[in-house]
Amino acid sequence: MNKDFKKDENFFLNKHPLDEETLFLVSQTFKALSDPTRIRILNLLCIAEHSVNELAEKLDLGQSTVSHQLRFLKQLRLVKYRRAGTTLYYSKDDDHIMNLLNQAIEHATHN
Amino acid sequence: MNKDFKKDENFFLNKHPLDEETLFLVSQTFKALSDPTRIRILNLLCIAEHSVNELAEKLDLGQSTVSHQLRFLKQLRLVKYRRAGTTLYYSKDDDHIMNLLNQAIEHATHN
DNA sequence: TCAATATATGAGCATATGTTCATATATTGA
DNA sequence: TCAATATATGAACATATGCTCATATATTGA
Repeated sequence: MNKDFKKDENFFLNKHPLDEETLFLVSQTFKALSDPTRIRILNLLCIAEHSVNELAEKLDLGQSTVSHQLRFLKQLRLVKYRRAGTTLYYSKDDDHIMNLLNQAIEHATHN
Repeated sequence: MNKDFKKDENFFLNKHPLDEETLFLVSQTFKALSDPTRIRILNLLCIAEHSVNELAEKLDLGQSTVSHQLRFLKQLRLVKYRRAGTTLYYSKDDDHIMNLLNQAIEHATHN
């Protein structure tokens, strides 16, 4: 299996046309990655876990804004959290999607 | 370089924090992939070039709807077209992003 | 040149989205 | 138990989005 084939491996494996459920999940996943605020949050969580306030401060966003977006990301299982007292530390929970994000960032910076 | 490092290669290469321009381009690119209609269009263009009417018929969409979405995808250089008479044949124009889409589809079908 | 065909475009509309504000909830230490 | 701290939540708002309709534009063959 040469490199070019490997690169398009998923194309050959994927179904055509896409069923409703897959379509919805894929669109939701990309929707999560389509907002600058969420991208910035995920980009930080890519480095290390952060509390809600840490994210809000580092990104200069309201606490409520961050919390709302984290709920969105959590519901898609892109992030998770652990509790330490009253503080919730959020971290990434889907390496594959994080990898997609990083690929897109890399692609964007070189085009 | 082992496989695990290779997988997160982009993470280490990408800048933190992201600059405004990169952020915008990445979000726009994912926005393109975040709508079911556009995903279905790209999924067909992944197989072969199609005219606007062919896409509209295959996907049971209005001609105007398809045309509007193709303009969106064209402006991001995700698709291109060639003219043959009055017919415009659209095809994919960014293999990297197409690959991201196929990865996400593959990911969605196995989770 | 003109009708036929294919596509593009702009306005209008309903719905979705992201932020903010105010407030609710939860945990901890005193 | 209570105040302090951290986070979650819901409503309201402005803006963005996607589709439809009507119409404009472009190309071709007669």
